[in-house]
Amino acid sequence: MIYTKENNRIIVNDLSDFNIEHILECGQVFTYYKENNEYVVLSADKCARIKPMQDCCIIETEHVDYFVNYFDLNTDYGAIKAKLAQIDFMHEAIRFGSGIRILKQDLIETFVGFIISANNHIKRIKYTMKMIREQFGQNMGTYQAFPSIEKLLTITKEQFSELGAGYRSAYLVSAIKSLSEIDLNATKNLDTEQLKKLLLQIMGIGPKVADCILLFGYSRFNVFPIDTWTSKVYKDVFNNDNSRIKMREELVLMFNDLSGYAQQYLFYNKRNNKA
DNA sequence: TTCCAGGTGCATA
DNA sequence: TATGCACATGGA
Repeated sequence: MIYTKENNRIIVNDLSDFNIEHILECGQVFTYYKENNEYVVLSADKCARIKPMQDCCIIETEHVDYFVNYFDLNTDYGAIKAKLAQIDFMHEAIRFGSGIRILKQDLIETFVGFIISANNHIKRIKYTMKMIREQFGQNMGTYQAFPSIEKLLTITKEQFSELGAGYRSAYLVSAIKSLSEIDLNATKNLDTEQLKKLLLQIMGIGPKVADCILLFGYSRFNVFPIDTWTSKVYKDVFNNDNSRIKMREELVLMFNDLSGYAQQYLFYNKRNNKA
């Protein structure tokens, strides 16, 4: 990835592995919005405005280093795509989502977002996340920060319901209480298996949501979230109807430490080219 | 109107 | 351990 850092902005000079539409619209993140041709991304208490240009992409932010990490700009996605392309059924998905990068998202936001995501539409997940920020987040001037864990603890089930969280409101209240009792920094030192076991004990987190939190919040790439779309991909490719647990096992065995990347190209392609 | 959405919790066998 | 159902609610 070729990029340069300046005062209050990052310039991505090589767009072969960076497409802001692919990155944000591929279903991995719910905390952004589009304004004309530009995107605004919110992460925890930080903000960036992304301006796609003809030959480059400009990321305007007061937190340059944070967003270099957030957009994973020091990882070679060309090499990742080359390895994944050794598997036939990856070709079309890699071509379609060639500019995808896996974001390094804020942990709390990832927990909340993916608990809300269960059996839900992306559009409505985005709406509920936006409302949580607007109703309970600190005013940062031109935007609202995502609420701290202390603030989240004060939100009731009824309030989450009013923001559109539906039956997941009770999960959120319980999960946030659990998270407040855990040393989240310490969890980052656990291996993926241990961490998943811990996550599965939290209300509202099942195997799929746990995998998403591991991938997008903890940057663990040896996981393959199976949802309604990736399950369709599996059925297309292998022509059978295994349980999701079995699908997950087989795919992680196939992709190893690139599972999380593979999953994202496949998800984006399937969701946008449903046939 | 009906089915679906980045599924999970819980009861039952 | 595996299966089936209920769960809120807006989108398509």
